[in-house]
Amino acid sequence: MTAAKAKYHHGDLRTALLDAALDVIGEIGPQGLTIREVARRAGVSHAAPYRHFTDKDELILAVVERGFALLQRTMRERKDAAPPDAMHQFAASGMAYVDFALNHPAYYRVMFSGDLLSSTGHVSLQHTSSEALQDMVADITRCQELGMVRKGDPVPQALAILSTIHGFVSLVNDNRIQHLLENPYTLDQMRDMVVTSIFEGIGARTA
Amino acid sequence: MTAAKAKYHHGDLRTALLDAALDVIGEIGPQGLTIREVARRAGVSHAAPYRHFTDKDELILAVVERGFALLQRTMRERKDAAPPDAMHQFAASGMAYVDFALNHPAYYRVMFSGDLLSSTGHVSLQHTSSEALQDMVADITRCQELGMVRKGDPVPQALAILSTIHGFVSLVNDNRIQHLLENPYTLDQMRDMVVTSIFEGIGARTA
DNA sequence: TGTACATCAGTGAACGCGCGTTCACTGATGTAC
DNA sequence: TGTACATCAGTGAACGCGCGTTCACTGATGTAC
Repeated sequence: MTAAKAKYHHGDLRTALLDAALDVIGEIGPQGLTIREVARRAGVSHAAPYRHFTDKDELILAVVERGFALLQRTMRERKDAAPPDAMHQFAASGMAYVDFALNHPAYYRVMFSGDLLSSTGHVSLQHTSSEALQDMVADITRCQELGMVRKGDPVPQALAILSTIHGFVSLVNDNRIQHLLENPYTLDQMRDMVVTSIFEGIGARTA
Repeated sequence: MTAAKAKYHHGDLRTALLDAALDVIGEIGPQGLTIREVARRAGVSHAAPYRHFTDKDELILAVVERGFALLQRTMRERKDAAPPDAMHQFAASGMAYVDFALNHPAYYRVMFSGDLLSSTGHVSLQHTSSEALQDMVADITRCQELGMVRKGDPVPQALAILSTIHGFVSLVNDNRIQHLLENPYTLDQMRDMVVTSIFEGIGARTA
């Protein structure tokens, strides 16, 4: 991360710019993420960022990389804190992912919105996402061996989980839940119910 | 829809502009949706759209309204074509929703991206979304009475379904499925598997 | 320790661009007689 | 049916704006002696 670049004029403008970028996304949304606005928030001239990033895309990519690093760290910590059996490990991953998305909506949006970068489909991002899914498939397979998860190809199962989780956090982060109906549930309750439904389904057992 | 405004100079520029707007979103994405680009595609000067829409937001809202009308029509048709029992009616709705999103990704993006309009949260849109969810809750309740769906508050169940469906189509439409892993399934197969998992869950029955 | 110099992070003016929107216009169509 | 006129959809030049990026600069810090 070229950490020790600090203590020149500003201190650590690179980090300050990445923080400012997150602020912008959180407050005005991804379409407001401009070099000039980020520089404004960091209290420097709009040309200053070019000392740390060659162009706008590189700044955004740096934010995304930081986000994936944080996600990875969060998931590892939560897995380490959970009981070591496969089922708890898997559940911990899922919950960690959801909580990351809900606690860091700005990161989540940059990481998964896709509309931010000028060139479509940066290689580094595909690599990271692919890795996460590999882990999930491995976790599912282990749970299958223990009889906790239905037998069968784990790929479509991973896809279903990913769909539900991604859909839920997208709806919440885009504010489409609160306004829709008079909702007596807290966010944590909704999260738990949605995650539970992935495993149990909504169909009656007699069906 | 002020339909008979046609046959002046252009014919029906209003409709042509709405079509062009969809093309733009489909090809360059929502951030490329500009008055000037839309006019360019429709083959008119960039001032011409102002004869039909007071500003950019009104054009976008017109696209969104058209999208919701198409969605509503699609769902009604598919429900009419399905067997009249509650379970088939409900399944038809869900499939119709997914298919609409997959067949009209551009519409789906404008309707649910949210970042397009300058002012956040237009009233008309909240109304339409809320209505759709009301329908879903009513369908679930009917299925519960028939013993096809697990007992309990239908609202979190609707939320789980909506999350899964929205997540799946978002992942597909943002091209996050194809690149992730070597995928032997067709889109229809994935759709069926994901929708099935909503009802059956991925947990083993012994759990 | 003190001084001269090199380095380079941050500045501010400037560029070209595409945008949304306005406005006086022009020219095809609809209508009154 | 033919002509004069009103209407108004579409034009093209113009505006002000914020953007990304460049470039010669300036001034604080690190280093060599």
